[in-house]
Amino acid sequence: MSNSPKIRNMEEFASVSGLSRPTVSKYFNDPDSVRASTRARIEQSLEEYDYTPNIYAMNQNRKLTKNVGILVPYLADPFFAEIARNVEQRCIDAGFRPTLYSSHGDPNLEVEILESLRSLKPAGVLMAPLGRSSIRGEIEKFCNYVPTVLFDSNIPDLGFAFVGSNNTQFSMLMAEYLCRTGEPPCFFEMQFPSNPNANKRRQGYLDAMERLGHEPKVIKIEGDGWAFEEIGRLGAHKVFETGGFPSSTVLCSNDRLAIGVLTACWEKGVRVGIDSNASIRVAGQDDHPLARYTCPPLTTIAQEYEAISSYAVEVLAKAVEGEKKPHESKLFEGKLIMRDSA
Amino acid sequence: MSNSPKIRNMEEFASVSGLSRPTVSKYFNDPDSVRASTRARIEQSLEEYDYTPNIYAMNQNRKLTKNVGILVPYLADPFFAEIARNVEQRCIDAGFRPTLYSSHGDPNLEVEILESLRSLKPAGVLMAPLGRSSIRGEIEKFCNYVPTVLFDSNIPDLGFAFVGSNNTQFSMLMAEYLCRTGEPPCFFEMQFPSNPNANKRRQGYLDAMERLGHEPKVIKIEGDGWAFEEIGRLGAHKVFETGGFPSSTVLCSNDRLAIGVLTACWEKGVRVGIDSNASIRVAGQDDHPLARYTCPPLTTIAQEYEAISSYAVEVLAKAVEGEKKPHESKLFEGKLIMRDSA
DNA sequence: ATATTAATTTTACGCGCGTAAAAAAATAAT
DNA sequence: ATTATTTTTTTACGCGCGTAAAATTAATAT
Repeated sequence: MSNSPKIRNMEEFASVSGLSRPTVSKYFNDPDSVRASTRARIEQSLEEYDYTPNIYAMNQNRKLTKNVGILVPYLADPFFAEIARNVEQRCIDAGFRPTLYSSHGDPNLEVEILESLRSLKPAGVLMAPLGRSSIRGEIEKFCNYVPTVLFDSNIPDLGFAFVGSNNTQFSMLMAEYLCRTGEPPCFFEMQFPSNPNANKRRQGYLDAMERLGHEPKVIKIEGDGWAFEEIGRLGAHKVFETGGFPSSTVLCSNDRLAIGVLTACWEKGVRVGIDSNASIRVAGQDDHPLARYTCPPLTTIAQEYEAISSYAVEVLAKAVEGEKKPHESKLFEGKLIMRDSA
Repeated sequence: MSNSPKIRNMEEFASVSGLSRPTVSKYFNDPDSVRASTRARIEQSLEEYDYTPNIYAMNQNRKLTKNVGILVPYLADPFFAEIARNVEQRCIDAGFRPTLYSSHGDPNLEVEILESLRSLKPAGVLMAPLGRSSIRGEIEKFCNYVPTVLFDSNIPDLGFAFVGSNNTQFSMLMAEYLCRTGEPPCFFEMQFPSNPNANKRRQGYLDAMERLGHEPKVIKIEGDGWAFEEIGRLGAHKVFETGGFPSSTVLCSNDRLAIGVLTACWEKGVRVGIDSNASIRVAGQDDHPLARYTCPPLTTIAQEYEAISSYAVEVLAKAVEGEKKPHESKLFEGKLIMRDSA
């Protein structure tokens, strides 16, 4: 960082530090692998001279790089952006070098990214798969080469482990709350949800309703892709046109659908909320970053962002170190966030 | 892609293709640099055998890599996620290898990312700086080493070029529309906006008001950071507590602030919109992906996402090729999106 | 002080490719 | 057919580092 002559390579840097290159090399691979006094000397030189090892030369012969790929299905969804940020930070803290990718909702792109990822020789990959549309065979092939931890959305038995939310519990928790505080909810979801979590959520709803002795009512709406708000909005309009919701309480499969439902309600002049002059209650699931700011603010189930990302990275680190163990599925419970929409 | 024996390196691949390694190397650097018949032969082999050049070995000795860094200030903001997606795709189309980074609103992280980016020897960088809090000196230093195109938010005279929106025009357009259709607006913004575009927008408002002969009223609210919705919400509440808005029309500096204002209005029981029983109109700027789904849907100014990203990448390609020209500032006009909030 | 152990240096090789220069071959122009 | 031109091959070197083995030195234990 100074005005000293520029260091060209590790040889030179080792020389000005009064050490040999292999020792310096060892330091850069793992600072703790050299004697404390040596380490101090290197780090002092590092302050004095401006040198960074050439990462291309480093990774060329390394058995294992420190690269980690983070792949999410749709980065323009603030939920994934937020969890990606979390995961990214923890990777850095764990000494990895994360790179962020998004499949943009396209299964082919998902596979393409994995392929280009392979050429980066990553130590591991954290992947939230697209879900239903994911090309399982290709992902499986990838998992055979690179330690991969799935998160958010599970593909059964794939990868080293899965870390996500207990989506069944999400819906059960919310359904119970809604039953306790008003009319039992109907369940609002996409007919062919792109994400397998949706199935768990439906099941949680069905279980809760049965246990509480209410008749479950599931509304399945059309729509494809990741424009959930629009799908929810159009779906709700269709429901309004065909007799309305079967209950004055609507539990949506996720927050983004719920946001669309709120918009439809507004457009239809239907008041949403828990106060006296509202005629319908709407709840979501995920605690989307903007759920707090809808009108009315959306009652929802909060994911344990931090616990999930921290555990996912923890497990990945183990996978990278070559630990062998049976496929693990770790699920975190959600928390009820009560707001004014339900 | 077949069951042929695995190719270990370019030497082997050249051999099975019946060519010499330097020729194959040339192909990978630029497929058009070899004879058409040779190219066909290589591409046929590529289908037959499974070979990808080792990118670390490639980039080690290359004067210029094909890597491009894309840096945005805050990826959890869907606006930036969306524009990043656009830019990313166009980089790929242009033959680059983009990598996405987010400063997460932290000026120090912004600089750190640039530093770690340098070790990737990128051909170029597309950067939307944090704005006011950006550490100009460090960014300037970076721009001296790597061809950098700024977008969205300008830092005067920095980098090869700037590509963004004509923010003055944004506010002028909206102010004119609002004046034409109802009470002249007041302007709602953060006291110390993190983004210099905010200043342009204020100026556009002031200009428009002056030209139309109305007295401008600017409301500056407290708040720091990137949680614009919350800042807008709290700011609006404060306004309500201290006598209310000076006009029944509120032009917000951006959509996320506007979303917060809408929430505050809801919480206060103030009806927003253009219909008869609404008492206040609220408008934003940016056409945030969720602006369509607020209640009421937000009237706003749409950025030319695609034009901006396509032009930015175009200019970057020129910069990479070493074209020299004076610092250019290209601004795109916004389009008025009329919805129900104003 | 001696033996033991751990850390470091020396020496040496290889990774997979870029790239430059000269020679050879293929193509195009005359 | 001859010449000029372009493309390809040959040959050869180097990039910056990882890494392995043996020799040396330093730290720790006895």
